Amino acid sequence: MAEDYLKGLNSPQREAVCHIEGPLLVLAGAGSGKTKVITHRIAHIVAIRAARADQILGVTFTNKAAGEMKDRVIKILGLAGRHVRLSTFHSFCASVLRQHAEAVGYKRDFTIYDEADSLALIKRVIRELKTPEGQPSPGTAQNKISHAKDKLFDPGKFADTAADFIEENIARIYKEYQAQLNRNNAFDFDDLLFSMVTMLENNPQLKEYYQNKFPFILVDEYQDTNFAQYMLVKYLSGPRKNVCVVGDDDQSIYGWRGADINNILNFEHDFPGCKVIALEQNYRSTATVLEAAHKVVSKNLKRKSKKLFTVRQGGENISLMLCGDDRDEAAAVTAKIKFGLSQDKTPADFVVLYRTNAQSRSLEDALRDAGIPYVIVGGTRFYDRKEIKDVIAYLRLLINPDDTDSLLRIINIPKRGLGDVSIEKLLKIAARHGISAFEMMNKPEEADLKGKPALELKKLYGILNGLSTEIPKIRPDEIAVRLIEQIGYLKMLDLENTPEADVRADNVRELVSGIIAYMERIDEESEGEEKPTLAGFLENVALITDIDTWNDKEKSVTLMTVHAAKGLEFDTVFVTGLEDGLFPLIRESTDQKDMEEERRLCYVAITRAKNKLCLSMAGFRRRYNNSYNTEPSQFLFDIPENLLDIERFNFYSEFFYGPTLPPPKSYDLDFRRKTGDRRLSDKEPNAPEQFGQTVDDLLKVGLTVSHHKFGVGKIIAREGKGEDMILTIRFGGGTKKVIVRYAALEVLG
DNA sequence: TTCCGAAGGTTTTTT
DNA sequence: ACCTTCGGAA
Repeated sequence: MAEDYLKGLNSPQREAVCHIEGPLLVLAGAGSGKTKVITHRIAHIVAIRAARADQILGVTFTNKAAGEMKDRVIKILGLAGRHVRLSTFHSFCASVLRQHAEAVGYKRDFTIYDEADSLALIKRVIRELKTPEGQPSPGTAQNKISHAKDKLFDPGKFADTAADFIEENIARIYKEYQAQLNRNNAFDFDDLLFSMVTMLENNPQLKEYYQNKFPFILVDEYQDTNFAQYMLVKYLSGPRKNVCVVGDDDQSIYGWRGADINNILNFEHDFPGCKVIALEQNYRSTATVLEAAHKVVSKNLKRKSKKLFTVRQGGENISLMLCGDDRDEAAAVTAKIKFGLSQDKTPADFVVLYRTNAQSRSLEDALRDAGIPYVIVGGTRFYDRKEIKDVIAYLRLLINPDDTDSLLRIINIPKRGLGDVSIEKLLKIAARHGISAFEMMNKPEEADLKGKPALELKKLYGILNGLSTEIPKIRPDEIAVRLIEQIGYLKMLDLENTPEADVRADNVRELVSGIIAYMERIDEESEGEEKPTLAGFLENVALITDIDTWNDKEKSVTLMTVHAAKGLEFDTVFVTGLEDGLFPLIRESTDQKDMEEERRLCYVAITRAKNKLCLSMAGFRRRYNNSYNTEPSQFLFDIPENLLDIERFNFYSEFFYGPTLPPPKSYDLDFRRKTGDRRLSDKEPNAPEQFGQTVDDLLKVGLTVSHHKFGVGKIIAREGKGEDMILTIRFGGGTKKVIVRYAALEVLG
């Protein structure tokens, strides 16, 4: 019975599971049973009594992955599996820091700022420091500071390495930002790792404590770790080095967030004597899909050479859908899904992937019009909505009154007649007295505030102070309900009397349901051992993402970015927007290293498919305000032609492709950078002939064409030209006049 | 001093 | 198309 879990493993998998002592690197290709190895290895360690369940730490990047692993471990080990510590890097650090907050100069009830919170603070710091106009932009500063923290550079060290004037300014911003975060008793995402690592560094006994607490460590998606995470793994694994890292260098797609692919490439060097096991049998995809994926990724120079294999020979050909514009593309995807649904597939079998969130719009419209149920993962999170952030800011203040930036967010929402001038006074005097802005609110006279502003400040202080004393006595959801009532948030929305405000009000009510759902989940998971708290809810909100709450039992088509899809699999996968400049996404700063990452991203996208892969591109794409003619993605040319079925779709636009893929162009990154060419194409818009033929050339009288509604017919007359051309077509059911612009015509010959 | 409407810059991917 | 910022009115 104890060895049951070893059955159903192939031999490298079993070898990995049974390796107990010493460092282990598992190079797990896409769909090779990576999660299985991790979960079974945990079970094995416990089963042979090498360690207790609570002595094993498994870290992942998403809560979803952590949760799934936990479920699977529990399935093998039974309830003992509950004590395995499986969490994300960030939430693991957050929970350790809560216990030792004072060791890093924080209080236990610290707030975790998300990216938007952090950006707001950086903007304020820039305003206060009066750095020269637009030097640097808040976004650049945030990015640089984040990367500095990834590399464990504190403000001092960053200042030392500042190469130019702008970086010197960023160093000043970084220093002040950090001081303000500390004063707010708040961490940003990067701080969670940074502070954790520096804490272990500065407290050898604490480091030893955690080394002994977790003699076995497993790291998932190791290719996505940054330097701080690498150091954390190193410290935690200690002299024992019972560390098992699992990853795939071909799936390293978070370089832009500081992930260092060298962590996995150099693991053998960093942990001498480590065992290396490669999992190369793929259990997910057809040979066709794997072949295409391999052809795309193997062009990269910086990778460990390997090739996945499968026993599933052949497989359905890959559809390459050449579409006129983005609407056509969305319609083509929808049509394919419709067809699949009419066969034996269900909505949950499909995923539509794209490089950028902005692309979801047209896809969404088409699916909605077709009445196909869909869910969008990512984009604007529920908790990113303005009204939700407002209420969250209030709740944070109840827990952590030092959080001045949350206070600033809501101090005049709803309108209390507190403008910039009053707020400025409050902040200034509070700083002079060395107390928080929140405390200062209770004595506005000392801040030279009188009349309505003074009254309002006192009133708000009273509400928040009153509620915070109730926190230990009242359920978290009830606190939120009372808060919303007392500040009059719903009343404010009601007065707006617009449909948007109604939606916002619903969202606020939904937030309360969210708190209740959280409470139920904690009760369930800990079986009543852990008490759900408001503070716990807020931490959860900060660290949860959309993908964490997505589940595949959903009876809907899923729309998401390629990044979000990592680790998932679907029967049918659409990879959309395969156009030069969009996927691969090319910007001014794009270099060879980034191109390799784009290639890996494409590899990740393709390998999500179990049975059917559909690739698509549009010849004409609307982006931001502009529209562009596009070139096909270079990745398309890496896929052997015999694996592709090329189809053309023109439901709306005037673009027509020839029967084959338009020929590749030269992709000279250096040239683009030198010339500052950031356009998706070097052609003028509205030049459809670049794609073979113009409408006028193509749609000659006598041609046989296919219409999505009327079927196959013959052109018997035409009037006008271009996209406005009106064709008279004799179909089986009779003669119709159609406008080219609106008709879904495919030329059959 | 605050509030409201118009202009302007802005988006790659995310824990 | 969206949110922040700026300028003028109450």
